[in-house]
Amino acid sequence: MSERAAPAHVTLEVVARHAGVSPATASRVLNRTTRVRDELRERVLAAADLLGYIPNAHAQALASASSRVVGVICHDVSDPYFAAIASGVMRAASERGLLMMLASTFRDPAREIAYVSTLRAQRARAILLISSGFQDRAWERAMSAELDPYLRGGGRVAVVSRHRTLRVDTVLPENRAGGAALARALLDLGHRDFAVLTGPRALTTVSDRLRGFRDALARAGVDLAPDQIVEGAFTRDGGYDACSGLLQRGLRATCVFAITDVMAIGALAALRDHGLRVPEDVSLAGFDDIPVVRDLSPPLTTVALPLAEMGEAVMALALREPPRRRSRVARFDGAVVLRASTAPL
Amino acid sequence: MSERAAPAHVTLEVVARHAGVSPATASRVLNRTTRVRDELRERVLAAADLLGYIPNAHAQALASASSRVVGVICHDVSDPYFAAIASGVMRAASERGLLMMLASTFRDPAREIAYVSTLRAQRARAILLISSGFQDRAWERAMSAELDPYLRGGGRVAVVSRHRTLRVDTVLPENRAGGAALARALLDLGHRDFAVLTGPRALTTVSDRLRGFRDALARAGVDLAPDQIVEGAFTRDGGYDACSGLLQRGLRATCVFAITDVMAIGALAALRDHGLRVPEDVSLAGFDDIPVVRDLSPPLTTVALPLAEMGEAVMALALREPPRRRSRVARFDGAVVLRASTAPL
DNA sequence: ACGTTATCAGAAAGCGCTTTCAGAAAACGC
DNA sequence: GCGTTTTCTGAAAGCGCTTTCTGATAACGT
Repeated sequence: MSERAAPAHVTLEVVARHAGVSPATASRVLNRTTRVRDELRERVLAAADLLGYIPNAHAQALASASSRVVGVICHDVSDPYFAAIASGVMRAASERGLLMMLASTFRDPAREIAYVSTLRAQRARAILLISSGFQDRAWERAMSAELDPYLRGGGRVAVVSRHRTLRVDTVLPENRAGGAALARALLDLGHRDFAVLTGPRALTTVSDRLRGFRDALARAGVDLAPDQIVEGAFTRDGGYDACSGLLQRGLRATCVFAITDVMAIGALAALRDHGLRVPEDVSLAGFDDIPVVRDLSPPLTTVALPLAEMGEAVMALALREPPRRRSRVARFDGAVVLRASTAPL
Repeated sequence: MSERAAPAHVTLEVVARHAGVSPATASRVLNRTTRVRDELRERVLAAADLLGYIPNAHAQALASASSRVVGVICHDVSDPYFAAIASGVMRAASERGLLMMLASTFRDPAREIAYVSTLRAQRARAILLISSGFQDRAWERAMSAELDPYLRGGGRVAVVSRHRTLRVDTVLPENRAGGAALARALLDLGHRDFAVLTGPRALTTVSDRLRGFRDALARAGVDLAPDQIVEGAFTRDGGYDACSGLLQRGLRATCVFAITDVMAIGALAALRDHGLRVPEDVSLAGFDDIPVVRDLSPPLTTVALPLAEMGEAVMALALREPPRRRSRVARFDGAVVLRASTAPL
């Protein structure tokens, strides 16, 4: 049994020797850091090509104390909201020649912190938290405990969504204003009785949207009955279940606001399953404007957020030079898009 | 201007010194590779905790010649098909304590190859190609040129979709059989006149589905008129445009098959915009069963693929021990799901 | 023609770990 | 009770690069 030795890895040194230069020179040629005599340049390039040289990114990172990867942490890649933002991040990363490490927490806040630690170990150039703003004292403390040393060590951090105490660059969808704008638009349609399907209250995304919505109603003298506010999981089925529960217990509203489009999709199904027509019997509105909702029927009224743009922004924010001491906030307005899922009363 | 020196990084050596042991011992404790006297163990752990030690993954990878990251290359994170598969991969990765590097090619085959090279440089433990099977002689040659040395060096590769000559582990959705099953189901409904919205023919995903569909029709003595087959981009808008073109030039079919659900969503919109009702005027079917299509109205008839499962499978295939010499194929059947978008003739 | 500055290349010192290798200490056998 | 095996720990050699630092040439000015 002849064991074939693993083909010796082609290292920089091998390339250098083959080209008759020192590793230092080879490195300089391959990284274009310094002028090198043309003749040597050619020889190195030819040797690298011939030998199929692939640099070892780990060695490079170790020696140069910097890496080309950015870490992105989101709740769920398969959720269209995060997918859209991640797509924007991806575009921004590839423009800069950076690689993206993507982690799904599957909505477990503890895992979010664990991933930050892992990304620190990877010496990620930046860590981007594409979250929904989990507002929990202990959690934010633990998160800060991870983030602060990382920042002090030169790491970059930016987040999407409002956090209470995290002092980092933030991409802030104007959830509160968006909720208010939506409420006004619905009031304009003549609605006075509303129901809301919320997600977990611990998320700022949820509480901000709800607050904006409720405040705008109040300003118009309209009350939101507590029993018409139902909490559900941040998923399609969460929306379905929340809406079903509401219908069971008695829906007293002419218009339902689902705190995210994803939940609205579930709500639409629940309403339909319950024999209600949208918008004839009840109007329905969502939030986010994920791509698919315009193709529902009826197309969903929602608050449009520039998700891909937000993804690019969070990357840009994290990487901007020089790193500002004060953390900055990039605000993104939501635009109410009235579609056929809402009708005048 | 007092310059505050960057806080010296906490390295293994610092931890070791603080615990009064050698770096070797500290390493052993932190990696549980060998028994270490309990007393020393405690001291090392305490020191690591106290100092907030974060290992340097690059140094680890370099020294141990192995890394904990797997690379995943797909066309577009924000496409629900890829997102669903990526989600499965993500789950499989996190179960194994691996990190996922995700790259979008934005449908550029050249970029796919470039990313493989980059992932090679990252010494990714495995490279997963979540593609649609680009069948191009030159491309496959170039891809093999990247993959073969990687495999020889101990790398693992697995792909989703059929490729003509790539000799790697494959997760194979039974596109052809699925297309055939769908055709039979539609024939059973009484349809005899079909139109097909295809994606780029260069993709095996497209050609296999089309072939299965067409063959099954032929077997039933039904012809597919060439002018009723329209090619569009692999996106919602591609489906919309293709369908619009078809309608413009005259649709002579009672049933339209869109080669993917994403395209079907666009087609549905186009049909509607053209004043046609689905399924009363024309039936519509897709392929994939991405989550949202059951919530369209009418819900879309389609061929259901276990996308997340396929994602887990492609990871499992790549990582299975020992690495088999012969490449293996994991087949996944599609199940026809009849929903309201198709009606008996 | 000679000193001076500007270019370019190589030697060598790490970057922060893992992992042999070998030695010291402890446990064992008879 | 002494050789032998077993356990545990440390020294040190790398992993494959980047990057000073230094020296050798070449280009320049006068």
